[in-house]
Amino acid sequence: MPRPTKIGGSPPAAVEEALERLGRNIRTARLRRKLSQVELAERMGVSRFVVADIERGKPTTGVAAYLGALWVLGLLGHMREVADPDHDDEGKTLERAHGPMRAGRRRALSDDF
Amino acid sequence: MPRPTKIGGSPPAAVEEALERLGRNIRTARLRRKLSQVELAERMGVSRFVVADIERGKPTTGVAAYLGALWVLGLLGHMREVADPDHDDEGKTLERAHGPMRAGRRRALSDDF
DNA sequence: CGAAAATGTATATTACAGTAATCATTATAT
DNA sequence: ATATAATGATTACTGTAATATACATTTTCG
Repeated sequence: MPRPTKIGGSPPAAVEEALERLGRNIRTARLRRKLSQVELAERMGVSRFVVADIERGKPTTGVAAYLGALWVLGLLGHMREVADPDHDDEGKTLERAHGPMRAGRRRALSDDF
Repeated sequence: MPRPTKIGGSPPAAVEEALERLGRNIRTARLRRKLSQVELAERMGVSRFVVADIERGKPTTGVAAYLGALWVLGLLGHMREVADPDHDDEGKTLERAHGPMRAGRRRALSDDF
């Protein structure tokens, strides 16, 4: 029923870390470009509070806000490689191990006993 | 006033694109690992609908959801390079052009004329 | 083909993200 | 040092993100 925002409330430590680093990086990129939070926010089309949240690595803020910041800063291209199938070596190996894919059924092995 | 969720409502085309690609990539990685949306959702601690939203590239979904998915899939490391100051060549150049940084004041140049 | 699982779609509900306004603090440049 | 801009912090308000339930559709595999 309710909506306790599970993942936003207390994300895994690794996620929290990655988020904080991303926020710091965005902040650094902004300062290098001599932009204020307000200016960046204006170009993104959001309030300055969203920018502040991003730079702090707030987990519950929408993805579009983060990517919008990267876009304004000209850094959106960095996202192309994230989870890119070609770079997913682990995944490629797994794929080879079993047949093609499609998360098809699970149990059932004809050993109904 | 209200809160028209500016960026989430109609993000720049580039952001929308990046988001859709990211969603597809996550989906591919999930299928390669033979996980259902439900299973991935369980490991992330969210409902299956959030996973569906992610794979569709929904802009207003929280970042933690996206990063949580990457984390479960073992792909969170790909985020390290995003907006990484060392890779931000444009930013490095700008930084060298003017003094250090800090988005200090704007106008004023002593040429009050 | 047909059963079972996976995924899509729709609706209702509720906690919270995003907003605005204001004040406090910090940093910059003259 | 002092004015000015940038940022941080707080409070209040409102639309909506995430949830659950239910049914439809698609896909997989025996």
